[in-house]
Amino acid sequence: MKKGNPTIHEIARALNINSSTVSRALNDSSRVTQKTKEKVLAKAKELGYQRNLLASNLRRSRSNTIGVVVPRISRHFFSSTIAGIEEAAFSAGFNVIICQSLEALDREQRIVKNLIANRVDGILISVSMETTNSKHLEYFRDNGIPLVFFDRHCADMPDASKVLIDDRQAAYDAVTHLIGKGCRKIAHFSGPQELRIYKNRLKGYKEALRDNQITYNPKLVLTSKLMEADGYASAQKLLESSKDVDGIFAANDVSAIGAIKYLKKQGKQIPEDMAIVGFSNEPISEAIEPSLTTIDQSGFEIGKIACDLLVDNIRSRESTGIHNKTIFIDTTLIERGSTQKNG
Amino acid sequence: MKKGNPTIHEIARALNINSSTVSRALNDSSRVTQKTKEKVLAKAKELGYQRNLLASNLRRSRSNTIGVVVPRISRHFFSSTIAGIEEAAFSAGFNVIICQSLEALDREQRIVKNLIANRVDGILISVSMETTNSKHLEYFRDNGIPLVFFDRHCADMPDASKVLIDDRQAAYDAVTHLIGKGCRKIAHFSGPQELRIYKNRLKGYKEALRDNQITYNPKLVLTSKLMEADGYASAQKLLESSKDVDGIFAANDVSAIGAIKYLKKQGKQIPEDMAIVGFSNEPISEAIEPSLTTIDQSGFEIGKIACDLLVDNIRSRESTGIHNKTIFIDTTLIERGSTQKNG
DNA sequence: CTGTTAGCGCGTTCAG
DNA sequence: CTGAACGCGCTAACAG
Repeated sequence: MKKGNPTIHEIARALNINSSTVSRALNDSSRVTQKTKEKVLAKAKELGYQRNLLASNLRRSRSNTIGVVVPRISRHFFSSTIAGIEEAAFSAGFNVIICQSLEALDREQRIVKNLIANRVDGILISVSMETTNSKHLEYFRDNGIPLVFFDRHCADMPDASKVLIDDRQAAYDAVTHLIGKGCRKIAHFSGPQELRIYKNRLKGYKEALRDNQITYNPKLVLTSKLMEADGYASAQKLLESSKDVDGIFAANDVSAIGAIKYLKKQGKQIPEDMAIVGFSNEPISEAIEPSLTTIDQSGFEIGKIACDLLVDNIRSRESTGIHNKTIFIDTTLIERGSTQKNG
Repeated sequence: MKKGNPTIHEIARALNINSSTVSRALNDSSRVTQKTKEKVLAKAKELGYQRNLLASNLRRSRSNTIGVVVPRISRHFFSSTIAGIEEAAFSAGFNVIICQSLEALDREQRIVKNLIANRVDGILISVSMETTNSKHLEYFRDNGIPLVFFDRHCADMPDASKVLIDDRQAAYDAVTHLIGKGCRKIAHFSGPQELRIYKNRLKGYKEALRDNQITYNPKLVLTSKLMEADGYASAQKLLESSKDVDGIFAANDVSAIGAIKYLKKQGKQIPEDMAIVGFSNEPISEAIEPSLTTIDQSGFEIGKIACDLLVDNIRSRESTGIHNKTIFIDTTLIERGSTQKNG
């Protein structure tokens, strides 16, 4: 058993033809006879030839790879996004390098550097909570390498391609829903305002209040990193200071779950005296269903669409150039417990 | 702005030195003066030099990349495993290519082929439900490329490296736990017997029964693909035919959840007249907590350990050679609802 | 339709 | 300590 893999030269020598012909045959070029193709393919199989993409990529100076950067792989939203990306990339013939920033800017920077060194053909990114500027992403714009933001994007790259949900609208709908259920004192758990998505969700919250003649009270807006513990603490803080809060609009799912856990511990009947709405990514547990209405966003779909867009950009790069655009994904307001109420 | 990236030659020319020196400086070789190193590094930064890993990898004929194959990224167990792998790989300086087989053998074969073409330095794999033989993995053994199975492995590669949980023991513990709670008629939801893990879980089930003088009844073993719908259907089938089943040991979490959903729909008080134990990967919802005791396996830890082992194998490949071994990860029996009972 | 030539960008000899 | 030269495996360009 030889160590090194056989190369196109070895199969060329065995067939007494030139290695270029072998290369062309292997790539199913139209400029090779069917006959030689068959001979080459047969010999390749016989020798156990395995194409070396490293060499191929170097020569063509493309890596055939898409870089993906997410804050945390294990979060349900991102793992389903990745599933969608994988799906789209695989059928387009691209490999995918997945990296997680763990919400840290310095790590995100290192990752981006590594992706550049790997000469990725394009990059899909959902930025970390610490990412307030896009300096480390300039390279891609400067070198004409396609980049698509999804979900979390940078405010200072307005002209980049983005696949987003309409946060303002979704928040508006959520809060309107709460108001429709009779809530008047609605709190909002908000995230870092440097991130566009949280800013827009706050905006939608305010607009819904305004359109329903409810005075905006800044004290009802609690900003945090939106971890479960934050939601728990926020709910605690809220209920201890002013007891007349009757609704919560949480800017993500886990903080909403934190709030519910606190309320449950206090023995509150959540459906009765408190309505909660959150942006949902996680599969919401059934215990929470009766009280938590969610604005759902399909991670899989976002990933698939973002990757398709990126692949489009990669392919059109050489011909028509990159056309950046923003795609908005629909969200669905799911009122849980409604089936339970009926059943 | 130039199109192509600057190469070591350009920075060599700018400094009037040879490109080899630049290469060495960039790689922090001991055979270069500190002074030249500094000059090179400064010039590199100035020109915006970005090392081309494609070329580097081709030359060194290694890709610096680990291939990971899982059945489905969006499943919680695998996404946490991947998080662990990512973590370990990142700190060891490896990239990771993640691929999902979607439980299909033909897709798994294509993936493996692609990984080989990409000249991965090693591979981590949890095989699909359809994978009953390891023909497509022979290449790695034949070419001395490290391979580590985790969780789901191939029976016909006994000498490969593996990171597993002790399925037999865990199943034994789970069933013993049910018996301790007073169950005598315990059903088992089992998976494809071609997969070692399900075979071993069945084995543990049988042994626990035997050691407690309970006669094994094959009719209580329902084999399926263990989806949620399967669990639902199995529970239904079970309860409709023989009403005296008082315990279920499900070989995974989602099938257990399916069973619980069915029972709930029937208005059964699960904690009272039915005990359920399942292998847990998903974050189990609180609604289920009171009734579902789980055998928990930490995906993150399994991933991290598997990747560490693989990196070890990759590194020792050139020196001492690969030493295959199997590592068993501990599982934890978590009895949910116990806190609830106390509180 | 096929062969020849010349690199892609880097790392690694071997000299000096 | 540094320079010159070669080659990793493949493919683009140009011949024929």
